Amino acid sequence: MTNPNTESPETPSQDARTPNFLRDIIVEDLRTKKFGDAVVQTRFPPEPNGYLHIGHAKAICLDFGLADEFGGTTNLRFDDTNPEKEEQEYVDSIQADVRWLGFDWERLCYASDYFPQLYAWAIKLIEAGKAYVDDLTADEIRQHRGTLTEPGKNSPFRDRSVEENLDLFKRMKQGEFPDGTRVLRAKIDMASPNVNLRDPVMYRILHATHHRTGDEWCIYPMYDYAHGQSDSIERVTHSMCTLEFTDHQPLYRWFIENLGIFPSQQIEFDRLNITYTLLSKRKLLQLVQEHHVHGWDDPRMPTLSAFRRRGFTPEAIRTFVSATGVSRTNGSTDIEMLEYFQRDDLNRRASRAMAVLNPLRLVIDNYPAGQTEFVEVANNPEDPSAGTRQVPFSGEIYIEHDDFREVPPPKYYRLSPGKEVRLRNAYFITAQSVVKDAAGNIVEVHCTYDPASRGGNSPDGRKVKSTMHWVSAVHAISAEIRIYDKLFTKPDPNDHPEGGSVLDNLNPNSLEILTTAKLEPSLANAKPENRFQFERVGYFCLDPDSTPNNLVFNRTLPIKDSWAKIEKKVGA
RNA sequence: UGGGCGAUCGUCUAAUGGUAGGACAGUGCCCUUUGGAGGCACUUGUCUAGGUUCGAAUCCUAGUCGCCCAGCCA
Repeated sequence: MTNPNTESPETPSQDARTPNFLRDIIVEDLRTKKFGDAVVQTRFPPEPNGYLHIGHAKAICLDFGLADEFGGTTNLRFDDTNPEKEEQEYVDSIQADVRWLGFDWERLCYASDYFPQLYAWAIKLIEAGKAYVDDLTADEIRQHRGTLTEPGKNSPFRDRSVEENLDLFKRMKQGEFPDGTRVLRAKIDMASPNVNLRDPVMYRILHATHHRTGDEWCIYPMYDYAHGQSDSIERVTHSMCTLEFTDHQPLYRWFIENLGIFPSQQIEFDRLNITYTLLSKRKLLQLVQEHHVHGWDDPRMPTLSAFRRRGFTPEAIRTFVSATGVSRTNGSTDIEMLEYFQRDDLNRRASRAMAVLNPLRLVIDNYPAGQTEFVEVANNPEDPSAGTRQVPFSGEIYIEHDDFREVPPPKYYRLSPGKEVRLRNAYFITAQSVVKDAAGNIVEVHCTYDPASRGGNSPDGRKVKSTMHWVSAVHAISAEIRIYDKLFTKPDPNDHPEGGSVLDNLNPNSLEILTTAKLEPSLANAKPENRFQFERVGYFCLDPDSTPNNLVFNRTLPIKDSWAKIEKKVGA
């Protein structure tokens, strides 16, 4: 998982974990032997109704990380209690993404494995007079539930006999009734200030085909009736979930206590929010279905499969999640923080290459016509063990259009007429003249070079202000470059006017495709998901859409550009 | 206007009654064969009002603000 080229072990300071309240709870529970001699058992319980996103990465790191830290284990459990929204495709992608992030589960579980047990427990609750079949319609149930400020009313079916409830519930299971005609409810308290306790629905009738159990069942347990018991069956000690479930905790405990089963405990923490990033599975599904993006793994998406395709690394995502911490406040982390940890990781590990995205032809007039030579270039200046490679150089090269200005603005260090600069690892050159097309656009720059400066240094100790990347024109290969920008224009994508939607905040320029790029020839050997730093430009990785004749590179992130900042200031 | 949860630099997060610290972002300088990386320095914070205490970010009271809950979704 770690780069084999990295010999130095992680520094001790990186091992020093930031304290957090979840760890405190576990330490205390272990100290007081709250679960006897049981080890820490956690679970990561996604519903297979979409792809995992970076918000899930936080839950995964917490569930797996904390258990591992205390010598416990973690199950991957699919919370598959709603066949109408769930699919095998999602089950598969979730497993792949958890593994990619760097975690492996002790047991692979499904809430659907527990349907028979859950059913048996429902019978038990009915027999104890704690559950009843209700014939009210969904609308009527809502009306009886009352409001946030007013208590609810009992259903007229609330006091059915145990025998009648048993009979009706069994017939629900046997498929005698159509969808929506009856539900099984827990008999708790219709006047509770916590609306979750106003006789919550335990089972609904759903004649739907489940991705695992097929047509075996036509009644399905609700989340509240399935989750705590599933935890209990797996003897989960610490069931971590996000804050919005806090109000469900009394119900979670009610089922466990009334069933007298293993007392798993729910602990809530805050969700991850990131600026300019949408982290709602439902809304991400909408982006996919309505083709605002090209799929769940479109590199502009916040899904783990999109981050993978874009060139992000699991290491950086884990570091980010850990740096971001966990608490019970609702905030939003600046996306710059994620980008920082990704650049930091890639800077240390990514091979360098030279690529010119927006080429300008440069002719070296005093270079021997037709000559080619090879210059030696470090594969990664941050990592000498990465070695070197030979890069072809000749008298006609491409440089970045932005690297030449006929009239240089203040503080501009790059090439301009009469100015000397360094071509990285090659020679000093001095611009002499420009060639323009009929419209007055610069199409070619003519230079002279100093043969004594081979390798990039002049024997006389002459200094230059700038070093530029380049690609030899005859040796260059072409590629399609996909430049990604933020998918949304607002720090909070949900910040839209009344009646609007996140779609109003979609960035129309989130994808730009460049077809003119010229790359050094070694890049022809790149494999999908290989990651590079194109020097002075950014981090890139080969997209799976690539073919040998049509290379496609995704820009993971641009390199930090301090010139852009200076230019802005000088221009202002 | 019921119930629950929360509030510390611009952002995220530590400090568990005893020096308000770190990271990101920002600013300046140094260094640099990537205007990358790196180094150094700097700036900015305990929601408000009371109270308890030798001492309060931390405990108490009241207020203010924010988030969540009225699916046969999870």
